[in-house]
Amino acid sequence: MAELSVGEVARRSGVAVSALHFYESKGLIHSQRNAGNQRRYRREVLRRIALIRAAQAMGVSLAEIARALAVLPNDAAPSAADWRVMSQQWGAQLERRIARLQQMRDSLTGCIGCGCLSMDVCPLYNPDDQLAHAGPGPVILNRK
Amino acid sequence: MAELSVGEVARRSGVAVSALHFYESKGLIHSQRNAGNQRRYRREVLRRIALIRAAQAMGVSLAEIARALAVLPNDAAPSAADWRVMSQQWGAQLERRIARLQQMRDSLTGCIGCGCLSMDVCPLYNPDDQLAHAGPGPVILNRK
DNA sequence: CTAAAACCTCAACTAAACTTTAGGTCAAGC
DNA sequence: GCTTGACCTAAAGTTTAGTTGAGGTTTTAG
Repeated sequence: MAELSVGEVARRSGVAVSALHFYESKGLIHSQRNAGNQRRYRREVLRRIALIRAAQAMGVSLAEIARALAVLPNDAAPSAADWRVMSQQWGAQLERRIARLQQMRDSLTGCIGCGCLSMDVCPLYNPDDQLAHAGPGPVILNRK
Repeated sequence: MAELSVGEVARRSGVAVSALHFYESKGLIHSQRNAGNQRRYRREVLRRIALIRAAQAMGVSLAEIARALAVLPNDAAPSAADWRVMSQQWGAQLERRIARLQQMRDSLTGCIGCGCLSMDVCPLYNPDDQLAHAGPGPVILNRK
């Protein structure tokens, strides 16, 4: 069969049928309908779904993914150039997230080392109370 | 003043009053009441809040934080030993999260390098469709 | 031809972590 | 003494990423 039913796409992509409906409602994927009003997907949709899941796993929200995919023709698999743009942008985000967590981990290990006997100076343990006035300083906490 | 009002705690901790109410409702922090039924906090609550935000920033859910804090006396600042236990546990979680993201980043950079001209073999780009049957294989996608 | 499996839509529900609103009380400044 | 700002509670709303359920249609297998 040239076109895939929703159940088939679900099976092959590992994404629930309800999630596929949901993605469609958000404009992330598209489908045609057959005579009986059932969804029929082009094979390319699997790539698109793969990309969606990959981006999600990197921490990109569906809204952002939708924005990025909006420029592509319906369900066309992104070209190498498209993908390069997306992956570079999202990769940079990824890097920042990783860096933030690593910073966090470093402070944390320092904290385990110090045994937190000196809670007044521990960077992980001291948010704004003593440090708010101290300029940049320990930057770890209370940041969205 | 020996005790802090909710507004004061909000100002010093950078956490909204509504969030403090919310944390209290979840048992994460505690307060006494004054004659007029207003919350009065001990200074230690600031430490507790700092810890909550630190843990959250590490990706720990409030429910988990609540579980960890439940063993401590109300609003006592955690002892060094308590903190050691928590930070070790959460640190391990952090490590795993970082590792997962790094793996992701590595696949992604590989993908940028390859220009995704060969989408059939790209590990980031290929989820279950061609690879589901292939045992462990590229493990990157579709994992909670 | 019929029964089961798959599909359809729409609305409501879930979870986390809060915020907002409404209606009312309390405290502080002038 | 009164107004304004801070505070109270309880309920409802918000966002993200879906899932679940009800009621009905279509497709497929025997």
